[in-house]
Order: sequence, then C-alpha cells, then structure tokens
Amino acid sequence: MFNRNMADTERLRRITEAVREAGRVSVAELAGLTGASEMTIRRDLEVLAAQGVVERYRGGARSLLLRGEEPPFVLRAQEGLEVKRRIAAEVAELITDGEAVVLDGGTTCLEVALALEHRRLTVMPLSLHVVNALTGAPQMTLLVPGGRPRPGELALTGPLTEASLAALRFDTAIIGCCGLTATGGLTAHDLGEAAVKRAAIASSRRVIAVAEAAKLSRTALAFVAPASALHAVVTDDTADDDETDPLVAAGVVVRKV
Amino acid sequence: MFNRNMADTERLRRITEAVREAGRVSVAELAGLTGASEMTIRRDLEVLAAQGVVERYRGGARSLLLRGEEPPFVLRAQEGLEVKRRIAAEVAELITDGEAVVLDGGTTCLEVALALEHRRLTVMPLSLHVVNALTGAPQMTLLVPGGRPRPGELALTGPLTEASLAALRFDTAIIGCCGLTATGGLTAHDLGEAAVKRAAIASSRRVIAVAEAAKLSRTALAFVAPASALHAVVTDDTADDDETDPLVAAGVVVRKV
DNA sequence: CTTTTCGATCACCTTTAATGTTCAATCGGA
DNA sequence: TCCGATTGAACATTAAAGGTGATCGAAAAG
Repeated sequence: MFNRNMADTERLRRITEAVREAGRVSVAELAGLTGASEMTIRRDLEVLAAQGVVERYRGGARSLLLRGEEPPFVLRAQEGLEVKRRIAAEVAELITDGEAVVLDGGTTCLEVALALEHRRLTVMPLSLHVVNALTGAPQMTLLVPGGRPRPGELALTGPLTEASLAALRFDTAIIGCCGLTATGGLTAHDLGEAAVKRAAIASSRRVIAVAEAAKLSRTALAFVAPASALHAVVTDDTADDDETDPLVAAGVVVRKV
Repeated sequence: MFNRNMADTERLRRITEAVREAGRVSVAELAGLTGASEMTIRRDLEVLAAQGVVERYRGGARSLLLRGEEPPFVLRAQEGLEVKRRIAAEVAELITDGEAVVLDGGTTCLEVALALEHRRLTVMPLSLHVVNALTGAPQMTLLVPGGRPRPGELALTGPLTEASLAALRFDTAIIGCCGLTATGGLTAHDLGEAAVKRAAIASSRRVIAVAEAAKLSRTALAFVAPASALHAVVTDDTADDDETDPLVAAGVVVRKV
C-alpha cells in the first residue's frame, strides 16, 4: 500500500501539485498532463482521496489541501531520503541501549525508527507508519499509544494519545517538526499533533528535535514548545549558521550531519 | 510481509509443526522435509523467529510455542477462509451504520473488519493487523487503543489497552475466542488478551462472539466471561446442536451460517 | 586449527501488481 | 424523463517485485 516505485510517486506528486494549484482539475486534463490513461488517473485519485488529499467529484477532483500545508506522507517519504538517513544515523548515536524513547511521526522519524530497529530499546511511536516499521523488531519493547490516526499521515492524536503519554515517563523524546526557529520555537501544522508533541515533551527527561535545514527558517501554525525546551537538534550540514547560532545561544546542542 | 502465497504458507506451516513436535530441529532436517534449500529454510526460520514462534540456534531452531498453544497468526489467517468470510458477512448484517464498535484481534475478526471496511462506523480494533486493514477506509472513524503488541499476533494488551477501553463506551463488541462453551464460558489462551476482552465487553452494550464450530467444543486457559454475558454468537453451520443448544438456553442468540 | 554454519550477493524464475482497453451501469444535467 | 458523459468492473498485457537456490567469504563452534 505504501511501497510504490518512483514512477508511481512521481505521477502522484504531479497530480497532487496540479490539483493544489488549480483548486480543481478534470480527469482528462490530468491524463494529458501525466501521459497516463484516464483509468489510471481515476485510480490515483482514489488513492489520494483515501488519504484526504483530494475530494472526488464527477469528472475530476478538487484539492482538500490548504495553501502552505504540507504534501501527503507518501510523497514526503521519498524526498531527501539521503539527508534523512544521515540525520537518523546521528540520532541513533545519541540513544543508549535500554532507554525508553517516544518517537514522533514524521518521515524523518520513520528513518530514525529504521536506524533503531535492531537496538534494545523501549519505543512508543506516535504514528502508525512508525509502529508498522517496528513490528517485527524482536528485541525491542514496542508500545503503541491510543488515539485517532489522521488519514494518510497516520499520526495518532486526541485525548487517548495524550492520556497514553501522560501515563508514562520516557528518557528521550525524538520530535519532528514543521518549523523550528529560536524566536518562534518548535511548530507544527496540525493542532492535534502539536498537542501530542507537547505531551511527549512533557513526559520526557531529554528532548531531541530532528529537522532538515529547510525547517529552520520556517514557522508553522501551531506552537509546540520554545527552543529552550529542547536539549539537542539534529539537522543537516546545509543549515545556515544564522539559523543555528540563536539555537545554540538558547542552550540547545546543534548537530549538523 | 504478510501476503504470502499458499506454497510459502504451507512450508511455514510444516516447519512450525515439525519444530513444535520435535522441540528442536536442524536446518538440514527441515530442508530434507520440505524439499527446499537450506538457504530458504534459514530465511523461513528468520521469519518465524521474528514472530516469536521459534528461537534460532546455530544449526537449527527450537520451538517457543507451548504445547496446545495456537499456531501463529499468519498461518491461522489462511485456514478456513471461506467459513470466516461467511461468519464475517453475517456479523456485518448485525451492525447498524453509525454504531461504535470494538473489534477483537483474531483472524476471524480480521475478516469482519474487511466486511465492514466501507461502512460508516466508529471502530476500535484490538489488534494492529485489524488496524492496518482499516487505515484507508475513508468514511470510517478509526480509533486505536494503546498497548503493547504481542509479536506476530499484534494484539494489543496491557494497562494502556485496558485504560483506553475503560475511557470509552461502545454500542457493540465483536469478540473472538479460543474456546466457547455454555459451561466454560468464553475463554482465551493469553491472559493479557483475556483481560482486554473483558474490558471490551464491560464497555459495550451488546456483545457478539464469533467462533468457528471447532471452538465450541474447546476451553482455553484464561476465562473471559460466562456465556450469559454474550448477546449473540455467530458460528458456522457445522456446529453441533449439542454445543449450541445450551448456549441458546443461556439466553444467547446463535446464528449458524 | 579445522569444520560447519551463516549470511551476503547474484542470477533466475515465479508471482504479483500496475496499466490500459472495453463495455455495461450509473450519475448528472437538460 | 431522457441523453450523454463518466465511472468502475473485468480482462489481457507488461513491468516490477519478491522468492529461491547456488556460490563464496566470514564467523562461530568444537
């Protein structure tokens, strides 16, 4: 369901963009744009509709993504994989065997999960994507929080998730974000997810944020925590010192890999 | 990971049985028994080890399954599919759109999930297998309970699961079982799962049990609830009246399909 | 130190899944 | 109500994925 090859992903990406830009697009237009048959377009739109990206109507589809909102999980998972893997490897270095870790739900955290797969840890992921990546890891104690999975993203949110986190205490929280600046703090697009991140941070002794360089110049809608609440930030080496120096000044350990 | 063809499943089943019967078997013996190469046997044992069915040692594997315990999920899922689908279709008939349903984690309940996929319902599955079957159902409100997934089975158990159930009230609980008799009540193999089933029943106004005919003459270790706690039992038409009549006498509606 | 086992790698093959075409059924608009 | 475009199911085709077995260097057991 999620392991699509690059040609698939590429076409889905183009459809998603076309629909988002135009607001609504006809099936015939998309077929002409992508070179695929109308039948294939319909099947693609069905997939995107199931993830809450578009809404079908007879003859085409309209976008459900607000402007500025992030693209769907399946597409983001393919972008910048190399960078994400480097960040993930660095995060894995910071974790000691035996720790209890709460692991956020973004695509970068999915790579972190894969990097931690064979470690002896207790892990509670905040997304079903990450849960699925870790079922079958024999020596890992896997904990699932309750909650309502958001379509596509499969990030768990809501009172059940927050209650699950409140009932536990972790050594480390590994948190992804949509934006992270010294002044704006750590921010997310989704209000529910922001609340969950906050709960995860509140239940953890140590907080590590992961963020590709692009995130360090952005601020998203929902405020999660001030930069001073973070103990470490792992980003990639394209991050500008102008962005990272204020974080260091706020007492955060910044690692560029 | 779970969609293996029949030849695969057949070989895994034979390996599982051979290991369980003998306690421990060498790779060479299994290769001779199945006709597959040793390399394939090693890969199979790796799969079974990841599900907690066997434990690898150099040269072979030993069984981790206690005598009388049920075979692993992937194998059970293939057995008696037709019967399970008939039972599932009947259960789907008993559910009204808009209901809130807690859905147990067995292989029969997995078929129930597939039968309910396109219905407008609120569903909380008690196993990640069922959760995964329902992510992508657009008009369904999917709720995930917290908990610790048991390897292979992926049934959620523990305090988090019970707390999640205690926080909610459902219209209907659809419960699978390992044994169900009028005198012995509804029973399960795993103590943790039994506690979860009990919590699910306690949070639901109506309880429907699903059980292939073979279950109606068995009793498993962990007691869940007396037969009188059930409102309906859906089984197949090979069920003996000698088994079902006492259930009817206990006030249970019995459907044979 | 020797022998056996293991796991990585590669080539081969089966199986699966995606794609496009056709056609009957369905939906929306006039 | 009727007409026309759209849809989704069914099927053939093709590309991709995954399983399988052989080989070989490395590692572990004795």
